[in-house]
Amino acid sequence: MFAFKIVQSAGSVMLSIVDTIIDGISKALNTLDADADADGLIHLERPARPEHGDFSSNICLVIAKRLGMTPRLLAERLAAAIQADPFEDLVKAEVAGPGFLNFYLDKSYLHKILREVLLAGEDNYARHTFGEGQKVQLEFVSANPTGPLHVGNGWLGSYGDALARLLERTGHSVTREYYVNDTGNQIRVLGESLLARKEGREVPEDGYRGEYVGEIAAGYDGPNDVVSAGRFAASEILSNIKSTLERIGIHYDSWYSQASIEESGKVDGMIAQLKAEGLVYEQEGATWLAATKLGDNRDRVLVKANGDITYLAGDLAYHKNKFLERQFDKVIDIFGADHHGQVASLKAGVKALGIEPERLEVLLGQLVSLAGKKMSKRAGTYVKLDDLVNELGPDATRILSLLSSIDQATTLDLDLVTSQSAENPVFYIQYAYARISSMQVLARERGLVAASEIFGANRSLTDDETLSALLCGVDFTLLAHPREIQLMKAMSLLPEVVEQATTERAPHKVTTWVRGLAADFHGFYHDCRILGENVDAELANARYCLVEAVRTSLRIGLSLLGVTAPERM
RNA sequence: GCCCCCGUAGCUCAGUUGGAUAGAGCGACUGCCUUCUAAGCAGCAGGUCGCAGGUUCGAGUCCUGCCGGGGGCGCCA
Repeated sequence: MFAFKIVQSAGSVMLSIVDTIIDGISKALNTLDADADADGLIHLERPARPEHGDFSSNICLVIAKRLGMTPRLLAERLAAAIQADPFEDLVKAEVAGPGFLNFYLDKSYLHKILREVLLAGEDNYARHTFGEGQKVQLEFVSANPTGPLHVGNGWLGSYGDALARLLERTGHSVTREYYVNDTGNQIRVLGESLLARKEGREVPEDGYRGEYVGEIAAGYDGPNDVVSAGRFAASEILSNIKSTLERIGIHYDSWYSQASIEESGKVDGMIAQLKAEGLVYEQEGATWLAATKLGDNRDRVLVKANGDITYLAGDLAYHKNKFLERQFDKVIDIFGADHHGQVASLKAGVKALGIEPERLEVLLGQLVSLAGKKMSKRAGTYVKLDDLVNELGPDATRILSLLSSIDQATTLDLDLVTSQSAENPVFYIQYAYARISSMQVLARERGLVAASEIFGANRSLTDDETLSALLCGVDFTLLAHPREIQLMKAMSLLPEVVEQATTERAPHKVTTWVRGLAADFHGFYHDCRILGENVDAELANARYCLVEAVRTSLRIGLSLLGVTAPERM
């Protein structure tokens, strides 16, 4: 069901298996005097179908022409050479199709991986170090504090947080930040709307009409000016935003105020630096950035004719602060696709400030629309994230948004989603976890399975050495049922899934994987009993260990997604 | 006009950075609970992967053009 091209890192056991096979291929190439600089070209694949073996390589298809042979001929010679000097665990090497080289391994390679999962545990399995030493800032949501969050904010919120979790698991040091747009014209408009409500006047044409404005107005007794009123409202709204995000498990390390940037003089400093570079000019009373020289399709205003600074100017000062003052190695901004228009200017500005543009990564999430209707904050035609969470609960809400790629525009059918909330994929996954948990409780109570000693109520009670020794008493070779094999194969992929999901900024790959693992578990659970009276004790023992490894893997997957793992359902 | 994303089963989406016979869930139909949770398992049905060219041993995946949908090109934020 899952197959990934193995690129570089994987779990250490998987990595050494892959290395062994690749070495075997390259040795065989040498014996044929056909090395052909193929070293870097040898890739292994996990065939989608078990009939095609455990691993497969297309190397012959790639280099045959260069050697003046047909792919099949080369493959046959290679297969023969490899079988003449087989590597560890190799059962047979076979030529298939147009010239694939398929490797069938002794299933003990999977048992090694199973051991690895058990020994590494939740903290260490599928953890990588390739991000070590990298300070990454992740800015996401950053919705204007002019109204409650809508479901679209929730989508990108879950995405950003899941990506942060992936980056952390791969060794990066991550700061989650929310940029608070607590200044500018919108705050004045918000203040006007609030005062209008308070004084019983008509809310201005372009004002905010949501009910929340009235509620906030009732609690406002500050001065009668739009800025004070606006700031008051914004801070009330912001604390509401915070608690909504907390509900779905999103916690920020930092809330960065735009007003603080503007008041600190950082904007002036930034413009001065650009001026010194000769990238700024005055025209029609405004101050312009010569963005065209840096890849943008038009020049951009930094200071308006009326003396106000633009959003871009503040944002550039903010990014200068991220890179040059706070020294993040990498900054990832997650925006909705409706902000696509500002990417080129932001990149141009960052380049102008002498920052390597690759250090800034802007990810655009396609928009969430609502069964045809558009969501608009000002018109009040949008679905509040809070309402969706009320309907579905935090876990189901998060999974919904982490099901597909952010390149995919979502059309949310609220009626469908709520009427089918019991069908939400999250329960399928959590159910697998709950089944494991309750089975383990029973196993311990009945004392039916010797291995239950190995995993007490709390794994941390068992030190690694003891655990390792106990595992030696378990006969993993008994695990040979197709369901068991399938389950172990799925688990073996987690390290690669974590790596890919991280580097491709694609947390939905974790969802896809964890869903598949749950499916494999349910199938196993159905066909392979553990606590039954007629199950051999040794087999039950081995299966119990397998189940524990699945539990660990599910916990890793779910925690990366920010979804809870319930013991009971 | 230019730029970005998308088009895969009736619906919502996966699809291993070009691989072998394109997969799940929901919906339809059919089986499976005296045994660890049936929120489950199994079977069956459902596809010109938007269209047309191209690249190659091989294209849902890469290139070009077209069609359709979403978003963007402010001295708004």
